Amino acid sequence: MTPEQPTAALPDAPTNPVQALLEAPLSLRERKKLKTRQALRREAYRLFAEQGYQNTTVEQIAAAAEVSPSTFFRYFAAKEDLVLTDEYDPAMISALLSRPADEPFLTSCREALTGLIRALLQHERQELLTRVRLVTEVPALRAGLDRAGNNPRELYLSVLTRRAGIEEPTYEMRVTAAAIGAATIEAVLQWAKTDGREDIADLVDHTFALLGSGFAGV
Amino acid sequence: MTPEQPTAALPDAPTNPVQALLEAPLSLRERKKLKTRQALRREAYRLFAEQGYQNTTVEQIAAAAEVSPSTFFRYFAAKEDLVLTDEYDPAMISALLSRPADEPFLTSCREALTGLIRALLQHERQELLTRVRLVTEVPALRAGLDRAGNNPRELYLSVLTRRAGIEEPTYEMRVTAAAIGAATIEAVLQWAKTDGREDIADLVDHTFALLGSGFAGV
DNA sequence: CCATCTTTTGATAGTTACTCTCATTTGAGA
DNA sequence: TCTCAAATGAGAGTAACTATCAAAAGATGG
Repeated sequence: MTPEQPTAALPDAPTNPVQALLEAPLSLRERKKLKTRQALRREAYRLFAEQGYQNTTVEQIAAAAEVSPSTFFRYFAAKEDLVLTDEYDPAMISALLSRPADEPFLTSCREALTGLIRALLQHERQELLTRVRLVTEVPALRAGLDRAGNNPRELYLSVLTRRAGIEEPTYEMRVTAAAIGAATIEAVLQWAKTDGREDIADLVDHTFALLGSGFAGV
Repeated sequence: MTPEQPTAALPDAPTNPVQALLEAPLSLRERKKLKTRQALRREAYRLFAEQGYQNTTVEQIAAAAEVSPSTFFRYFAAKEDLVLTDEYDPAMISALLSRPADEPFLTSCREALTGLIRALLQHERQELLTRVRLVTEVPALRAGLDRAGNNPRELYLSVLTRRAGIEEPTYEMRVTAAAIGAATIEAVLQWAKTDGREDIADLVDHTFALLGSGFAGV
């Protein structure tokens, strides 16, 4: 059994997933699972910082977190997932869906994105920076971004589809989701590139303005 | 030593890479290398068709092509590369660079892309279709698209940079290349999805019009 | 507190993509 | 034909996964 994302299981999760984790009343079993998951991630990041991502084996991570390698793979389907998965998708989806349905999707994305990131930065700025930096530096992680669930493309696409009240997304939706998703990734990577000094809202505004203009001037 | 792409080594490759392969005067050694490469790919695709991509091992492919597994990896750095690498990049780059430098990049891409694909379809339609279908169906391949060299993003970015006569691409260029690159992939995937029935020029036109309009109506 | 049921865990063995090294073969060029 | 460089094959090794199964530990009803 793959342990499910904690927030996804909650009936009405607050918009801030961090709070969700803290507030939720958990059974002993679930608290242990959470601790294991956190320990795995914490030790992994420590080892990554010390010796690099590639030079750190899953075996080492499991040992540091004092679980067996088997258990590691029960928590993270792949080593990549230590860095690539997060629990923010539900928040982003609800932020997007709460925008008016007739608003240009680009605008919805801009607003939802800046709002969500602002909230995250308050609590997890450093961790976020570390993660994104890892993604920029390790080719394997960059590649993993395109895997199911890790790419904003799919998130955007699901919202577009649901917002239109249809089953299968149209081709225009796929193109839109892919392009805005790719731009979103660039914005986040750029933010990490400047060590988070660049204001994320400005960055997103600038990026999406470029998209909205049809790449005017390029 | 990794064997380099045949066309890349030629001083002035014709626009059609297929012809390039046929016309080039090759030494016995290079002809053998070419034959080995072709045999590996041919046997690989045959096995993929029979038993699927995941169920086919590198060992099987090497055996079918009558080379050792060691040799396989001298020709293809990864199993993915059997499907993901091609020799069209130089042609695409030169097509892009031959467009006027002050033309909107989106237009340059549209023209270069339709031209290149049209040429390819004449000779390698079936193979192209098979390849793209594989990419759509195998998650691992889809992910590999984001790896160095396989994504149009990097190609676009290099052209943008060179065209501007600068060393490091600007952020706007990165966003543009990423977004147009993602849309390009969607277009190609869509083409394969309709089994190549949809006219590729129409598809590209339509796609890039959407991008140029700033996703009007979505 | 106990007995039972279910979930989580660890141990083990296996697969496969990929790397490294070194000896052998084979084409190139004089 | 001789010599050199490039290409190959063989073998050993690494590490990310996968599958299976028995043991441990939390949940639950009495």
